[in-house]
Amino acid sequence: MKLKELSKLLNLSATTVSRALNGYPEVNAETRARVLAAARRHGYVPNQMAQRLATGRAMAIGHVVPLAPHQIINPIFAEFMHGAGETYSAAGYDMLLSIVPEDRENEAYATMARHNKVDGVIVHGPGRHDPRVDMLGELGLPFLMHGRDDRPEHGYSWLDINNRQAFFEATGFLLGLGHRRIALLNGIETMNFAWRRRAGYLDALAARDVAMDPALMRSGEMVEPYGHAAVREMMALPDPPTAFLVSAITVALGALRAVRELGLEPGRDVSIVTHDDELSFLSNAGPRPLFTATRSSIRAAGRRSAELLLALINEPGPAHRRELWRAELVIGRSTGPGPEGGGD
Amino acid sequence: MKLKELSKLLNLSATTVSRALNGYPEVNAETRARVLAAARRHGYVPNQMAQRLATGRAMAIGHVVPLAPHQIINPIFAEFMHGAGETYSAAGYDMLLSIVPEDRENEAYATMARHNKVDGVIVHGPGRHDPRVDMLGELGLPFLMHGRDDRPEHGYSWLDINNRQAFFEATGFLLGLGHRRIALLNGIETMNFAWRRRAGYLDALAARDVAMDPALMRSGEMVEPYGHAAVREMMALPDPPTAFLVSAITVALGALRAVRELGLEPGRDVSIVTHDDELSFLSNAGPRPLFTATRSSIRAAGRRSAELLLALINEPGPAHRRELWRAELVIGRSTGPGPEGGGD
DNA sequence: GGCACAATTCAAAGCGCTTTGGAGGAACTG
DNA sequence: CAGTTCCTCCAAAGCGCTTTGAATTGTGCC
Repeated sequence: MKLKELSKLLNLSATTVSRALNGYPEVNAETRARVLAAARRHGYVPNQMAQRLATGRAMAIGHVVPLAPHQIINPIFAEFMHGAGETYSAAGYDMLLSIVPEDRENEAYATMARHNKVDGVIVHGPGRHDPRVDMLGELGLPFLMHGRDDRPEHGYSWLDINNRQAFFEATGFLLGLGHRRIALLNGIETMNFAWRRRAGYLDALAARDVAMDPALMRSGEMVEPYGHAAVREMMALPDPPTAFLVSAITVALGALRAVRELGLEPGRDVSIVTHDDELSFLSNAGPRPLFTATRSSIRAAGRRSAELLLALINEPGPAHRRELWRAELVIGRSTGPGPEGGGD
Repeated sequence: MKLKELSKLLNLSATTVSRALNGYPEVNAETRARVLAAARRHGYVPNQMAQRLATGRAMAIGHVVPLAPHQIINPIFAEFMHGAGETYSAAGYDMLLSIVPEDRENEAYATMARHNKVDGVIVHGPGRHDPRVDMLGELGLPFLMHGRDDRPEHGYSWLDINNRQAFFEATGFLLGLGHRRIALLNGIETMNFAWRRRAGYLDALAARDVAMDPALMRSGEMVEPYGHAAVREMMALPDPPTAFLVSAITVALGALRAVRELGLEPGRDVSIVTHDDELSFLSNAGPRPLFTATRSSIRAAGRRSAELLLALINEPGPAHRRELWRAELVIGRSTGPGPEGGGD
């Protein structure tokens, strides 16, 4: 069943049927009702290829996932995609996923742009100074960055959380509890978010004149064994940390495991604060959750990022959309007073 | 730059240019060279939307990922996608990913089919008797199943490994080493692959008249904590197992961690055999790998599955393509003689 | 009654490419 | 040399939809 057949059936022109279906105002209400009813009854579904050719819009959003040979699609990313996917389906957009070797990332964006495969892309995991900003600008491909690079004013759209401030507060919270030896188990610090978190951590230490110790600072891919190994090694130091500030709940679980293995009680002998992306399979909810955490839902971020991008594409308005989310500090059972007394 | 402009530039018809570009034989070699050169020089790239409308082919393959609220996109799936993605890019196909709530899965396939969004789909995680086989048949959407259900002769295409035989052999190997209390840490047994593995395990026990013990059999999502918990609990049984047969290397790592925590030496005090999907970030390679394993690369399976599906779509030939891969039993350091002596 | 104007509807022209059905020669055949 | 055949190339007709520009009808106003 195609538009032409349907219009013949209704004794209407294809124009009118098309307009009725697409909600244009210049169609008599009664006529529209007839058209809609007939379309439903005969199971008419517009051919998307034809629509796309005629309108010039791809009705799809691209995501490029560059993967080094040993790299994995990590669950945090997957959770973001889950959220974005919800928005897309609701808006009738498709999600085009391009999984490519690291060195083909630019090519992937170029292909999407040149072939008009997508109306826009979401850019993941920005670095300190991300070259994709300029590249996508040149390609003329609308994009929204999840996170931002060091030039957030450089004229692009992004959604990010206040990583620096969140880790500043989290560190301050631990200092307030009397901790002085606070370890940082960070994400990979070439990534902007991790770098900002580190900056927040260092700022907080500096604000209280607590010396930073490189032996207590790590950067790595956010997987469970990383947390486990880091804690075991740091606890074996001559002057071990009394608190850990951790970048992801997966890592925190590894840390917790190590703490328990050492016969220590989390929240009493050692404190842990983690960032909590609210991964749906690792709930840290409830009135007194397992972990004290800086919390912000990554799935919600995915949903909202997709919305912002679609708005950017479809709605006239500001050239760039920016949204800074505030991660909330939630007090859980994994923190307690440190050696310096404290208690503010 | 569009086809028409290019053809005007060359003083040729659009027909000829199109044919030259698409490799049709009825074009003079010299003319073709001219066309190709001009296309490159002027940066001509065909509009995919127009191509798709004209040919009726979507040049895209769909993957539907149904997710329960708490479910994750697991790394094994991600690795498969990685492989499939390679094939698609090489063949000029796009990957359309539809992430939907569990109860919307059918709808997602229907939408893809009705709108001609894709030329085919890959079906993941078949159950025992998978309803998608019939549904996709009715939709007329070509598909390839990664795995198979209980009716592999039911007239569809699939790629699978010999799960049952592999676990039969692995169990036999442990029995041969003298183990009698062999635990099974399986995947979710509503899934076909897990059910087959269980069947292989039970067959092997029965073949040697070893009683099966439900207390030693688990089914669960294949994550690291599952292996850890299961081992700790089973080792606390009055008559604990001396060997573990495990469904994934992520789970095996959890198991190994638990074994070590208990002060036991893997391969001496307790044996572990795992299935190894060759996840790129958890290498179990080398002449004497960490784990004794039934090994088959899931990324290669992704690559090949995509190839088979593309062949199914594009090449005339058998109506259904089936490929059964043999997982190889690799002896590593995690297994050793059991209490009954043994040593075959 | 006649004119301006709004409300509906339509025919036709794209969107940019593929493909069908020939056409015009050159080369070959008897 | 006429009749075939092959090699190249082309004009035009789609693919199924949207959108422009215009026609038709109905309504309000003086």
